Amino acid sequence: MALPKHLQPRKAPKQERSRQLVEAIVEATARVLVRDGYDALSPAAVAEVAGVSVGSLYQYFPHKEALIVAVLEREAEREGAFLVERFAGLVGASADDVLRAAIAALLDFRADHQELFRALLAVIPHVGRYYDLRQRGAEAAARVRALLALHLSDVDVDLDEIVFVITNATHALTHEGLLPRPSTMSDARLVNEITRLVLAYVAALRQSPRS
Amino acid sequence: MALPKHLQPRKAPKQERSRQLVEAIVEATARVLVRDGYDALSPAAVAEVAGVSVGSLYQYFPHKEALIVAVLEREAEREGAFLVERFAGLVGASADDVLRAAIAALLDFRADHQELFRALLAVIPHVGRYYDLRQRGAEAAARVRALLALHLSDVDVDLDEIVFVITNATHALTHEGLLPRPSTMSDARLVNEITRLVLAYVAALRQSPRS
Amino acid sequence: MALPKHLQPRKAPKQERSRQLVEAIVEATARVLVRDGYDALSPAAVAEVAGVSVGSLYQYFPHKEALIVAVLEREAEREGAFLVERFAGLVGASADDVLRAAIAALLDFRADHQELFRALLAVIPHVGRYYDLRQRGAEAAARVRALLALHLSDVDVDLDEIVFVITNATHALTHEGLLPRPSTMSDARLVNEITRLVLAYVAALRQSPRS
Amino acid sequence: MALPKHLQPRKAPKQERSRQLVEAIVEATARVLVRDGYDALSPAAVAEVAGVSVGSLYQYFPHKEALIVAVLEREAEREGAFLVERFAGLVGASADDVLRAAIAALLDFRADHQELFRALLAVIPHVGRYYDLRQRGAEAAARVRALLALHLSDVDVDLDEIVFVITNATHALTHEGLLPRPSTMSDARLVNEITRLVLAYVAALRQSPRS
DNA sequence: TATGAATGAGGTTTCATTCAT
DNA sequence: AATGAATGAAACCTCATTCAT
Repeated sequence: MALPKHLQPRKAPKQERSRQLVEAIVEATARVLVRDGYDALSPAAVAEVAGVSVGSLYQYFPHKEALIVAVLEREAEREGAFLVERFAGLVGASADDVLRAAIAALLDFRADHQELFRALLAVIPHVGRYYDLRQRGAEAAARVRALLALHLSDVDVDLDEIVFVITNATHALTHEGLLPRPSTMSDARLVNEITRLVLAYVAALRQSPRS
Repeated sequence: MALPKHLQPRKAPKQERSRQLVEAIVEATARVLVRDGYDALSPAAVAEVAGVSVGSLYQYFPHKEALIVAVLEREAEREGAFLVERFAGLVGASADDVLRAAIAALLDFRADHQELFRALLAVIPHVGRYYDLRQRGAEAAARVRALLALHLSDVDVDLDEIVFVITNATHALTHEGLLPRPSTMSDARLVNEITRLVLAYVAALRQSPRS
Repeated sequence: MALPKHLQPRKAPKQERSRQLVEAIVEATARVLVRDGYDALSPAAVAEVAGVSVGSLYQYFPHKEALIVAVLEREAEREGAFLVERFAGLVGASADDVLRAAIAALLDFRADHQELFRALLAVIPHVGRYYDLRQRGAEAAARVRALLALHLSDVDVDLDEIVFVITNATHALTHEGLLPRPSTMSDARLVNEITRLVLAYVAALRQSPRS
Repeated sequence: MALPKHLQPRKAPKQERSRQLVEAIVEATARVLVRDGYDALSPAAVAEVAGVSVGSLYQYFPHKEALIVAVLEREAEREGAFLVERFAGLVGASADDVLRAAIAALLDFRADHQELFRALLAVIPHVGRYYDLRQRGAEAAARVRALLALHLSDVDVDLDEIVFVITNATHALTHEGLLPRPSTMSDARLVNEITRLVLAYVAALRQSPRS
């Protein structure tokens, strides 16, 4: 899963000191991204927030985009770790419970990372050359697919298509793409609704699978 | 010192001329956006494609962002007009048919405007200050809400919440936000699946409305 | 004799105003070159001295080197014009007189342009990619060769070699490459000595041409 | 002949190890100069080629220019040593032979050091502040003057002026300043021609010394 | 002492916007 | 009104030099 060459930090941060430096820069990038947005994000601004010199920044990140990719990667890792931890206790639970838990977990993570999450979504078009979101999506989809396979083995459907429907719908509802959440809808209710949506869809598939 | 009437400058043509100018600029902006992307879009490039001088451009658009807002607006209008036309023949149709028709219409419109649509999605974060996407979303939501009201008056639910779920899910599935459409899924099937998703959800609401 | 594309002013200065602008920039470049030397010559510095904005400068000169090439070219033109004027009255003069006049003219020109001349010599290695000094040298040599041909047609020698010797020697003595002129040596004497050197050499060639 | 204080190596390399270090750095500088030219010469590049850390380099050379000055100095020393050796056997030779030998020696040395010699000529303007080329020229001139004094004691001329003429002319012809050597002119011929030039000039001086 | 990470001034260049013609 | 030349703030990035380890 190595990055393309031009994206790798120019040097690997070998010493503890450098590791902290890189960490500080990534953190600063995230902050600036949230605070000012992509257009206003400049290496200089990041360096200043990180309390580091531009030169140091350039020693590890060859350009703006590399900074952002680093944040994207860190965020993906964190999300992954978070979800893994949340799923730890679910072995043997029912399909409904797993689904509900998964959606709740996603929402919880995003609640904590809301602003950065928004900023990163907006930023993705700009780093298309350097970061393959499709790739990441495909990985996530593969995991969803594996889960579904356990519970829909009896239905005559194309799993990929179901994954497509469920994943996109869920994603949109957890990050509130177009329309903001009505104020009456609490997190708990949102989990309910998304679960209801997905379960209803799956149930419908069982009833008349050939579309 | 009034001139004889036949010598006075004619005002009507002047306005007509300006209208064409503006139209040419908006069109050029759209083209450049698709061709070069937002970052490379410069007033100069737009002016050149429009066959107009920068000065003229600035006479009608106070800044870069205004160009893009104009494109967004034109696109929204066109989408609206397109949908209205499509709905013209549907008076009295069943709920299912209306829904199916709406989704098909959305897909058709987006198929014709794919590239620009993509470009515009990427551009939205940059014009946040000038273009209130939320506002547009709210307008669309209002229309969906009106439609739903006709068919769900018997159910004890918060319409806004349903609109939120349905609109976001549908939007995500028609523009393929995170995960690209599997190659096996034709437009027709996609319409089917989205319809199925929404209908199943609504049916589920009827069965156990209290979430 | 067109310049390679990347050296040409980005736009030809079509209007009087622009012509003055370009002229001012070239003049400023010369001044800065003399004042600060090549390393310290920056587009910003030139623009300031020219009383012009960096942007304007870049509209006509794509980079540092283009500035310098422009100065080199202007200087070459001026030297050419100066020499042509000086030679105007010499039709029919003796070989000695022509030689003496040529050397005197060179010295006179260089006396007036001493500092810039020095600065330009130092700068040449840096614009090698953009300005072919050899080419210029070859042109000068061709002219010298034509002159010599008139007066040495009787001697069995390779003209190119003589041109090489005379031109390089004269050049070195007029611009005082390695060793500065002794204070006792006036311009008049220098003309004498160079003439003596060249004439003696030519005379020696006549006596024993086979080298 | 001590260098100005700011140019002296910060420490005299007292130990053998340091001496080798300094030597390695100077050698590396020469190599990089030839390979990349002055503009691309960076302390870092030199240090790498020398197999040494930047820090160590700065321990002996206070700045970039000092590196180059060191190379210039080493080259001057080598040229001196080379010439001295060549002259060893010439005691008692005729003036003509000495002259011819001197010119041949110069050419031989430069042939072996061609690339570095070119690079150094181009570099001189940049180290003007730190390296007094005039000074070096004066030293060389003094030696030439001493030689001439032996053979022109009978002529009523200003020796300095003759030295000026001969030295500059010879220098230009051995390093081919303006005009490149015609391909037909071999080293042997070049020696001949320069000798001829100088001898003819001296002879002419004898005939009509008052210029 | 040797190392090479860190610094940051300063260079080059672009491009949104203004304004003289 | 139309033009496009002029402006200049601000971006990116390098590299000579220092200094903590």
